[in-house]
Amino acid sequence: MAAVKKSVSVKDVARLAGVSEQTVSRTVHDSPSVRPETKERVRAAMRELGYRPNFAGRSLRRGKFKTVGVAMFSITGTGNLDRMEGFAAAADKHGYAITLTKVDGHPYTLESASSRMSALPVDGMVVIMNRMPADFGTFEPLPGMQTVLVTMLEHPLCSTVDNDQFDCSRQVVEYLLGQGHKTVHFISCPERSLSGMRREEGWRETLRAHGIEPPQLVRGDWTAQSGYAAGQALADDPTCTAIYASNDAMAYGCIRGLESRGKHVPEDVSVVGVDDSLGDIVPDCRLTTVRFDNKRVGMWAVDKIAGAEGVGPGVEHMLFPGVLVEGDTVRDVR
Amino acid sequence: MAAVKKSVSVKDVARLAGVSEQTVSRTVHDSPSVRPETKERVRAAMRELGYRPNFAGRSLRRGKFKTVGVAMFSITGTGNLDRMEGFAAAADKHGYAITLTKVDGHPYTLESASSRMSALPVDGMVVIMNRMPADFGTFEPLPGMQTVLVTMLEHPLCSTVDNDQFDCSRQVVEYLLGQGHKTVHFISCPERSLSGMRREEGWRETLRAHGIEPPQLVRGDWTAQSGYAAGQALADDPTCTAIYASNDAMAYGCIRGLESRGKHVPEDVSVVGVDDSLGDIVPDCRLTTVRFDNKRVGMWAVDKIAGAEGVGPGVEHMLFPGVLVEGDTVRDVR
DNA sequence: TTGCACAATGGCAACGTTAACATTTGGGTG
DNA sequence: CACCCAAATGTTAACGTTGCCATTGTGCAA
Repeated sequence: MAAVKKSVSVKDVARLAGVSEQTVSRTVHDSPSVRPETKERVRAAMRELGYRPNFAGRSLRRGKFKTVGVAMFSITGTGNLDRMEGFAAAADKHGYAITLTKVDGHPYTLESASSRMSALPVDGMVVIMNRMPADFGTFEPLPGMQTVLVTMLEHPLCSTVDNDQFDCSRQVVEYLLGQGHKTVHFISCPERSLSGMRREEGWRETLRAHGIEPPQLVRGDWTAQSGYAAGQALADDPTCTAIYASNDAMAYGCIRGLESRGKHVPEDVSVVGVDDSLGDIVPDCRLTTVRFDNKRVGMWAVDKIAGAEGVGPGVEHMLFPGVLVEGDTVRDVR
Repeated sequence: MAAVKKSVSVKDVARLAGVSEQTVSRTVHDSPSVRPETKERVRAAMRELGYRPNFAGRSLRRGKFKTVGVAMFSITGTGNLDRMEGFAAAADKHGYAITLTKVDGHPYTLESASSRMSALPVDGMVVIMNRMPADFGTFEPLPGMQTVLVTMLEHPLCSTVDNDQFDCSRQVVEYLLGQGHKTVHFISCPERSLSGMRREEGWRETLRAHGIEPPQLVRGDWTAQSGYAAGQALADDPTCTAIYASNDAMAYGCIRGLESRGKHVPEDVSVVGVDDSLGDIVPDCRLTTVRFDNKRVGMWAVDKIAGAEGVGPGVEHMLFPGVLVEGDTVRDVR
C-alpha cells in the first residue's frame, strides 16, 4: 500500500521550476506577461509533479464556484434526460459544472430544495418542479443565489422556464379543427401534474375560443393501458372523430383500444399525442404528436445563471413552444 | 439595484454572538462541548445574518470535497436515468453531492474524461462507458482520484461495475430451452455497443454449451423498425420457434413483424426482449423480458467512492445479474 | 550618463474554515 | 484552602490560490 500522496500545490511547482508561486499561477492562466521559455519550464515542472489546480483554493480566492446546482424532486421523469443534456451543454459552454441533487419531496417545498443547495459549492440553482410546491407563493431565493425554476408558473422572485403546454394544446386543437373535425376529445392525466393540467386548460379554452363546448374528458394515468380503456370508451361515441391524448403512450394505447372495437386510425378517428416518445419503440405507427425541445429548456436555465448573452439579468419568464409533428394518425375530413 | 452582499463568514457570526470563531464552527457541527445556551445564541446570530458555511473554505481546510464526479460521453442512453437515480441516492446517503459532466467523445478516451474531471471539486469519479475507449488498456486514473468505470470489462487499475449482460443471455436462452425450444434465434444490435456484444456472446456460448450450433443472427439497430423487419425475415424460417431480441423495442417490433406474416406470438413463436422498458407504453402485450437494476449499479459506483460498508477498498469488479420477468410472449412447447 | 518606460517576476496578504493546542472557569476532593 | 480535573471557550496557523503592489532587469531616447 503506497503512502498517501499529498496534493501538489503551486508552491511545489514553483520550487521545482525555480520561480515564484505567482509565476506559476500566471502560467496556469496563460498570462502574456510570462516569458515563453519560463512558461515552458513551469509547465514541465507541473507535468513532472502531476500538478492539478485545487478547486477549493481557487474558489475561495475568487468567491465563485463556476457550478450550477440542479435540484430534482424526482430524477425519473419524461424529458429529464433531455433537460440534463441541456444543462450539461450550457454549463460546458460557459466552463461551468453541474451539481445534481435529489431532494426529498416530503414536504414538497422550494425551501427544502433551497436549503439542500445552500451548503453546496454552487453559484446558482435550478429547481425542476413537477408538482405545485406548498410554498410556491411565499418562497424567497437565498440571497446571492440566482434561482431558476423549471415550471410554467411565473414566480415573482425567480426566473422560470418551461415548455409551453397551453400553446401545445392550442396547436393540436386548432390543427384538428383545421382538418375539419367538429370537436376534439381529450384524454387527460392525473390532476397533480402541473404540465398536464395546463394541457387540459389549453384544450378546453381553445375549443371555447372557437365556440365549441368541450366534451366530457376521459381521465387517464399516463399509461398505455389507460389509453386503451379510453379508446374503447370513446369508440362508441359517434361524435368522436378526433382524440387528443396527454401523452404518446396513452395515444398509442388509445389507437389499440379503438382498433379492438373495430374503429380504425386514421380512417374512422384521428389521434394526436404529446412528447414524441414513441419513435423507435413502436414499429407500425407514425403518431402525430408534439415535440418539445427539453434540451433548450435546460440550456436556457443554465444560461440564465452562467450569464449568457440572450438572457438578460433580473427575473425573466420563458416558455418555449413545441412543434407539431405530422404522422399518419390524422385524417383530413373536410 | 442593491449593492452586492458580501458573504457572511464565521467571523461575522462570532462578532455578533460575542463568541470566538471556533465556537461558531463547533456550533455548526453541533459539538457537545458547547453549552446549549451558547449554541442558541450563535444560532440566533447565524439566522440574523443569514450565515451559510462556505464550501470552498471548508473543502480547502479538510482536503475533501464530499463530491463524486460523473462523466458521461452521452447523457441520453438506456438506463442512464436510473443510474443517476442510484448515484444521487448513494451520494445522499453519504452526505455527498454529484457533479455531472458531459465529455466530448472525440476522441472517445478515458483520458479525456479524466482530465475533464481533474479541475473539478471531486474526490472520485465515475465514468459511464458505452463504447470501447481507445485508451482502455493503457489508462491510469489520476493519483488520489478513485475512479470507477461503469462497464462489463475489467480494468486492472479501476474498479468496474455493470449489469451482467452475459448472464442475461444465459438466463434467456436456458429459459427458452427449458420451455422445450430446440434453438433460439437472436436479433442483435450495432457492433459498437459493448453491452450488446456481450449479450451476443452470451447467447452464442450458452447455445454451444448446450450442444446447439447458433443459427444465423439478424442484425438490428435497436429500433422497433429493425425488429419488425427481423420478425418478417424470421417468419418464414420453420426452425424458428423462439426469438431473443437485444432490446424490448426490437422484440416488440419483431412481434408485429411476425404478425404481419400471419405468425402469432406466443402460439407460433416465442419472443423475449431485454430492458423491461415497454411497461407503460404498449397496451396489449406483456413482453417476457429481463429487468436490470441500474439504480443499484449507480449506487454501487458511488458507494465505492464514498466508502460504504459492503464495498471494500482497492480495485473491485462487480456484475449484477438481471431478473427474467415472465410475460405472455413465451409458450411452453414441451 | 541619466532618466524613463516597459517587460518580467517576486512578496505579501487574504479568501473562510477548522484541527490542534492553549486558556479560563467552576466544582469537587483531600 | 490548595489542588486537580473537566467543561467550556479562545488563539493560532494552515489549507491553495491569486490580486495587488513592489522590485528587478533591459533597451532606448534625451
